[in-house]
Amino acid sequence: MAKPSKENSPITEHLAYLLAQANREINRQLELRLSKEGVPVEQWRILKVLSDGNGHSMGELADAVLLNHPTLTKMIDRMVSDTLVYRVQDPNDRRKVLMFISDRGKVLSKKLNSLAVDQEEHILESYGDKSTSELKRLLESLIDSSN
Amino acid sequence: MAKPSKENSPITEHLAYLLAQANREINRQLELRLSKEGVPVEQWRILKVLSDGNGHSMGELADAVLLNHPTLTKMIDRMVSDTLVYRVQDPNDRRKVLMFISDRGKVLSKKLNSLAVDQEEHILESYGDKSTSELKRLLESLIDSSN
DNA sequence: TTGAAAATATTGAATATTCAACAATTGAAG
DNA sequence: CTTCAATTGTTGAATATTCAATATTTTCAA
Repeated sequence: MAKPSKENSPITEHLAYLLAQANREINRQLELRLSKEGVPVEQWRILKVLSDGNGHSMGELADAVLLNHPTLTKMIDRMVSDTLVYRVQDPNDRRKVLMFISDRGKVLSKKLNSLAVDQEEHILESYGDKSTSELKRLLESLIDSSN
Repeated sequence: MAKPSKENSPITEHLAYLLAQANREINRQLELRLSKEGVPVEQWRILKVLSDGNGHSMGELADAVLLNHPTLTKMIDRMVSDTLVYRVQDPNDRRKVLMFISDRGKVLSKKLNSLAVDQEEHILESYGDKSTSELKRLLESLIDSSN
């Protein structure tokens, strides 16, 4: 009897593929909601991180919002033009730039958050409370174990 | 006592964010392995799907490998240049193009699969057998419930 | 049977991302 | 101190992706 070889297993059984597929779908749904305000998902993330009111350096932000540095720089350029955020040179380390959220940014951030919460609630309904929290727990632990 | 509002919850608690983060990390690891053969993750997916030896239309492929049509067309153009795959007009529906894997593609696909299996095994080690299969189960069910 | 609508794939222009090089500042070793 | 390496952020060119428009074929209703 031939033992089932992982090499022949369909792509749909690979964790990497399942993650990509789930991420694509959930992201698509979130995108759809945020498009009501004409804002890409990454900008929601940026505003959300900055809405603690503190200054965050570009490097810190890039890590937090899952973008690499040049991409973030250019996205921030756009957001500065839209007066959603602003740059301040870090007085303690003048290599760094500290990003802050503006008042306009705060207003937008609130709207985006409620759209995002809408989605989470929609997931909770169709997918279930228990599965959702279990999935979150497992994802956190996967991320931890990868560092 | 103020009830904790989801709007103020950190971004790291959102399912959409956790999925994006996990996907990014796992994908990065896979990319690293596949780069040994100089092949992007999407091409591995394409070769894997085509390695059943059947012809697959572009639309079918695009769905399976999570790319939209124009992006797939251009990636396939490159793979045709590299003689990894080839196009055949579908005789039953001449709007369609059927993609097939070449012999060279099959050889490469084997190498890529073992690199991908390496990664899965590495995940199993650091993350655990049980967590992995449970996570896969939950992801599949999330994907199902989103359609 | 004909003609309009739908399905399929590709193209080219517009947009976005990435890579490598750069500039500025800080840290740290001698 | 001084100098050299490391850190931080940005830029420009190269690459990749996306959107809208197109061409071709099929479907289906009249």
